Amino acid sequence: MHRDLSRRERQILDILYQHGRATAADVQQALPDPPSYSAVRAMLRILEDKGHIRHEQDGPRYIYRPTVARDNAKRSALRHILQTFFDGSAEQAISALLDESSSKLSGAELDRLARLIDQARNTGV
Amino acid sequence: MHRDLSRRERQILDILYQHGRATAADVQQALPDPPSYSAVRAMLRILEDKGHIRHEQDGPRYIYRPTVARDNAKRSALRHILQTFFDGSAEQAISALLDESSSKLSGAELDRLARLIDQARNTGV
DNA sequence: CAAAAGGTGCTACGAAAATAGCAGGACGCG
DNA sequence: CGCGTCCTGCTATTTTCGTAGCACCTTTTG
Repeated sequence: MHRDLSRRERQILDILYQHGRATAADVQQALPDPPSYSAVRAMLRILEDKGHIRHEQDGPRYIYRPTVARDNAKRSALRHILQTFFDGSAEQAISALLDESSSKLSGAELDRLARLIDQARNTGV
Repeated sequence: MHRDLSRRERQILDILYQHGRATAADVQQALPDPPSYSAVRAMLRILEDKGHIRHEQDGPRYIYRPTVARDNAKRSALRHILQTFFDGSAEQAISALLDESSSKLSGAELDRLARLIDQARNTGV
């Protein structure tokens, strides 16, 4: 899916997932080392040809968004990162996330997570 | 970092992270839709030029490995996926991971995670 | 020790990616 | 209405990717 995209295509698609939807100008601005406006539009067209994104008209301009729902995309992204960096272990990944950003997590968030884990434990039993 | 690699380069680097270290032949075998052996070696050389991997001699052949430690790479991969798919929220990401693979997590793993969250809570207080 | 096997370095080349530039249509405004 | 602005569509060009092939070196093996 995501796997066989060229460098720029991947970058653009990521931006669209991050923003939800965006115009060519938005995308250009968000791109690292931004190419010409023309180049951006050209690649948006290609991505659309390949079926990864679609556009809707908004007055004079196009607004692009991914065709595959963010939810599905996030799932396969997680799967891939799990394979690549965590030996397929969700525990390792979660642990790394906690480690990385425990300071940024609020008490309420931690409470919710604790409850989720409890649920998983009880389901498993 | 990872951002401006071509499709194949990224695939190869991912394989090296997954395997730890590998010969050209290993990489070729692990690649989806494998190109010629020559092509693989050429790209390994390029990746080395760019500084992403390095090799050591093992008898007649080269063994390649990433230059950036897996730990750092995994950190930035997580950061990127957080930005792209989870609005920067670690809670969302962890929750998705639990959801995705709660069935695969053993009781012991869940216990360890619960403890980590407890730790985070107490530190925060 | 000679030959085969398997490895690397290099060069060259087609295909695809990435970019720029121009022509044309819609819209806003003096 | 006429001009400037902002958008799109398309085409042309440059750059990079991905690939193959050969020449040479090194280890294994008969």
